[in-house]
Amino acid sequence: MKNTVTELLGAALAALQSEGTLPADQSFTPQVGNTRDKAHGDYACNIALVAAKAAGCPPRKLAEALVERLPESPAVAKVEIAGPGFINFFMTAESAVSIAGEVLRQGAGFGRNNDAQGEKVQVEFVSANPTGPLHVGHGRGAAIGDSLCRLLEANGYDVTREFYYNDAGAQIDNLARSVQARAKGLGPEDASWPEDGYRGDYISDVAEAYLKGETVTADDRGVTGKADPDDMAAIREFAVAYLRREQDLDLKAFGVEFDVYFLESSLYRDGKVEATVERLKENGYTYEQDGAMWLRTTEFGDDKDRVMRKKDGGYTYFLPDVAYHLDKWQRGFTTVINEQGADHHSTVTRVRAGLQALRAGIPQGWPDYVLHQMVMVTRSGQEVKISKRAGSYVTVRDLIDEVGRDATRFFLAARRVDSQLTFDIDLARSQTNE
RNA sequence: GCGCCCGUAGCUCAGCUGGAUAGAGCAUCCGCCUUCUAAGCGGAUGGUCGCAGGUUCGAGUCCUGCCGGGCGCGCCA
Repeated sequence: MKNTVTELLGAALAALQSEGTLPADQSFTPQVGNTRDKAHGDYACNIALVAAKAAGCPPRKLAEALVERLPESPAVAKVEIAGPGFINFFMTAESAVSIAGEVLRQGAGFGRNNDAQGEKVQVEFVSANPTGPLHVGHGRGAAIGDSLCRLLEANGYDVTREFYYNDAGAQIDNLARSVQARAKGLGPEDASWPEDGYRGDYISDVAEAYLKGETVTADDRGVTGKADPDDMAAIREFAVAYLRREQDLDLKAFGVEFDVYFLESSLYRDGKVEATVERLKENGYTYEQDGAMWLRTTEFGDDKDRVMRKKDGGYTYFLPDVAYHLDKWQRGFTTVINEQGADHHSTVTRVRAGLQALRAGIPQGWPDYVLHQMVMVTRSGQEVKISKRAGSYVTVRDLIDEVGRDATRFFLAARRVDSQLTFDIDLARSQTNE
């Protein structure tokens, strides 16, 4: 019905433009809003106030001219001009009734449309490192990201859900060292425990499975533990596969499935990291200093230049990130939305700067980001850090087990992404009982 | 210190991208039942929109400066 009103106004505006009352070189898009007070009709439009300056006449006068030129419609019962120049629309009862029939006819399909006509969109979300179980923050990302995808699909977009696994950086070495330490019978309290090692109990589970020679299947391939606590490469491969499997199971239990699991390691394997470095060098945005290679991200709005290759020859996380996003672009996604926690907000400027430095024809603000603020969990009014396995944080699995999948998804997606969110377990439980 | 996000009713939060008298749920108060979910229904109370300026016909919404809270400022991701 709102669209009907918008169309009618559009026709009236076009008429005024052709008459010369309104300048033809400007475009006027009427905004039709719901009224709060039914005395103001069903819908109201403020276009006369907005366009009054361009028309060079008082808002009320412009409103009158517009109303005179509104085409007849069976849906509209009455049109009034009110206040400073609002145009109020009173709809006929028949038009409301016809909507009800439409809702019944279309059922769950009501509101779905093909406006986007199958335009490709990629949404990357969760993208947790395979170094531990998914926690509440990832849960919020999963709930928001999947909801966003469903909305896009309902509007006719061809959506690709993608998960990026950082399975190649320094954190993974840290994970492998932690599992190795557990495999050798060490604990976090031992003197030789790796510095910054992962302390959670799940590390012991991984080590145990590795020593037993278990086979874990993640994505499409299986990895069998070699049971040799000195083979770091084998431990590393096994640990990553193990945690990826755990995360996949958690996501399935949460009702979220991805179309593409993209591995950071594949960027190295396929030479895309090297190719990105070469291109940045050719374009003249790199320099050597203190034994490291830097990228002039300050050329693109960053507050300082960033190291892209460390003294030890390894790349910082952001370089493969740039290579990854170039790959997304080359896959033909002109719209990409990255859903992440707000604690990663500093990467936004950096990644965009790196992409600009490639000179690959990528638009400046690409890709889009949706950043959600942090999540806290409370029970009985107290902040809680329950966790059966991880020791220090609340996992997605904990929440699903305790309050149920749908309630968890609802609570994690119910708040605006810009606001911090408090997940009240008591509240979630009480509503679940209904 | 710098950057990003938040601050709306006692509590948890909406506020349609600048519109008319700022809304909802819960809590509180009043009134309904008197055998099935009172775990229900109806109504009422409740606001200097963090503070102070500014922009304009009009500001919870935009700009500036403070105050308070969160996050980030690694050759970690």
